[in-house]
Amino acid sequence: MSEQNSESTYYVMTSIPYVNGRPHIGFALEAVQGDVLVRHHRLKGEKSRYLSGSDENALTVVQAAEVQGAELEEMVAANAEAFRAIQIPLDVRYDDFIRTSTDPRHFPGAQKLWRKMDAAGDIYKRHYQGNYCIKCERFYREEELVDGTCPIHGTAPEAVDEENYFFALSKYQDKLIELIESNTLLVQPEHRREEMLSFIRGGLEDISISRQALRGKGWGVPVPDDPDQVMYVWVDALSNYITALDYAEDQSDLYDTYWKGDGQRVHVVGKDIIRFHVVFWPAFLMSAGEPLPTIVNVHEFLMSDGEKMSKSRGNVVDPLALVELYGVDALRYWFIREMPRNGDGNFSHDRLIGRYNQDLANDLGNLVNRSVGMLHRYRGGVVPSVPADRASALKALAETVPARMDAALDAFDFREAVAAAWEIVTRANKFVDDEKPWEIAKAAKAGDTDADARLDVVLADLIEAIRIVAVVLSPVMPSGSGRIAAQLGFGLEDGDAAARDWSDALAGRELPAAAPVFPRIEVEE
RNA sequence: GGGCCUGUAGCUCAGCGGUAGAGCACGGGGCUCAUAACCCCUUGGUCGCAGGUUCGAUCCCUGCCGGGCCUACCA
Repeated sequence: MSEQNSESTYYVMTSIPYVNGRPHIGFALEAVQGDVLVRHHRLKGEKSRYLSGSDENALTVVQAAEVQGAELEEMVAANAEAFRAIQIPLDVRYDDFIRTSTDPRHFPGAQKLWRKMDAAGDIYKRHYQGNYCIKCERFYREEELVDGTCPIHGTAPEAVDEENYFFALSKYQDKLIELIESNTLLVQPEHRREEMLSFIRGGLEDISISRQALRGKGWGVPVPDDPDQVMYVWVDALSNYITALDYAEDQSDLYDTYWKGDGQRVHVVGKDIIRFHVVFWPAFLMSAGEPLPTIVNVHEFLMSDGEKMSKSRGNVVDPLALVELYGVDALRYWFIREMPRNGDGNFSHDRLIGRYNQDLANDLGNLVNRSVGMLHRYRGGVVPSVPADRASALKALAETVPARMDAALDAFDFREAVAAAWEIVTRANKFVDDEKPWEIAKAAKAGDTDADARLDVVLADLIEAIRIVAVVLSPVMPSGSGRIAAQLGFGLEDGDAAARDWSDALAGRELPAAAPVFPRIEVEE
């Protein structure tokens, strides 16, 4: 499975959203999933990088600016900033954020990719006419239109009659099948892999990859040597994953390290754009003779109280509002714990609150609170010094957790990863009830020296178990884990894989007074 | 219209040839270190509907119903 060492690299990329609106909860999910992955691999000591960005060259953006009566560049900049800025409230940490309309790295990189595809003989010109829906960024056949309008947007499509460039996608059908079947390009979860395979087997046709520059007032990446054409948005958008690595340069350390190395190159995308990432993008790269991504992980969508989220229904959930209401840990934990592998997730405030109160406040938070509380009551707040190699049920369990989390996250099973960590929490709470430290303390006070020694072990075990939980959960809840760490008098660090192992690192440390780490969310009836 | 996915306890989800599991919620009991938290036990399902294959199906096949994603162009 994963025998990564400190030399292997891990490059995670979110899809880059259109900038004609504000961040949606679905994108927050994606950003958090990616963040959990990078933080986890970084914790293990792998050289990791996390990229996000904004897709700014689409016609929809031009149109949105017109509708809003806004200056195009200003609107784009403002919205891009909104997406970049979600890092703060969501505890997400990008290493890089690329804007496709303004970043100097992007245009030349996208054009370099185009030239290479062209040099491979995969780009050709073709004349056609059709009905183009700007909002959908695609053409419709006559019979697909509803009363002459776009079936999705209900607006009249633009009659387009022009000559565009096409990409010889059909050439790559067999190679793509081979890549996916062999898991050289791993598509997760499994059913998405099957879906893509059957789609490709159904036959691939060449695709249009440019449009006339005039249609978008010149907005977009110009096709090399043909200023009348700009790149179809997906060619331009997908290339961001490498243009951000200075692909345009003749020599780039970033590109060599993260795209040419034998590490992982991981896309985290929604189910609506699998095809672009699993079919088009790898085909473009093969054509250009560049390495391919190694993994495409697909997440599903979020429903709101059982209904599809949509602006017209007015049930769109704002992720930042949730952070303000419930805190970032509640939201991040909910994404990871409740989002199913197959099928859409269903968001509701009640479920988020319930999950937070039960798991974070009652189970984990209370475990920390009662353990630290007893440490103060019986040992003056100082962690007892007992050998780390003592036999312990908690230790035995805790030692299995890192490997289980690694395996679960390698398979993008976030829930399973958290479940593994949670076994320590559950077991530790039971441990307290079984051991009854308050009774041991009474016996010790009565002069029982064995009891005194036993109390040291029980308390030390609890503190150590909690320390490990804080460490392994830190990729999921950086803030919450940080607060637990502070409560235990230590700091979280990247690249410290050994921190996940049972030790006596905290022995002798004096801890601050117990204070709730995850206060309950009180709901008014 | 076509392709693919999906429908399992009140809720959120696992399981996917040998007649069902977890967590939460509900009910009962225990404990007191703790954020009225924690621990134990119980209750609870004709596994969307109807056929079929099989010694045997929640798990395979067909159809239907409900939900979802896609539908790439000289169709």
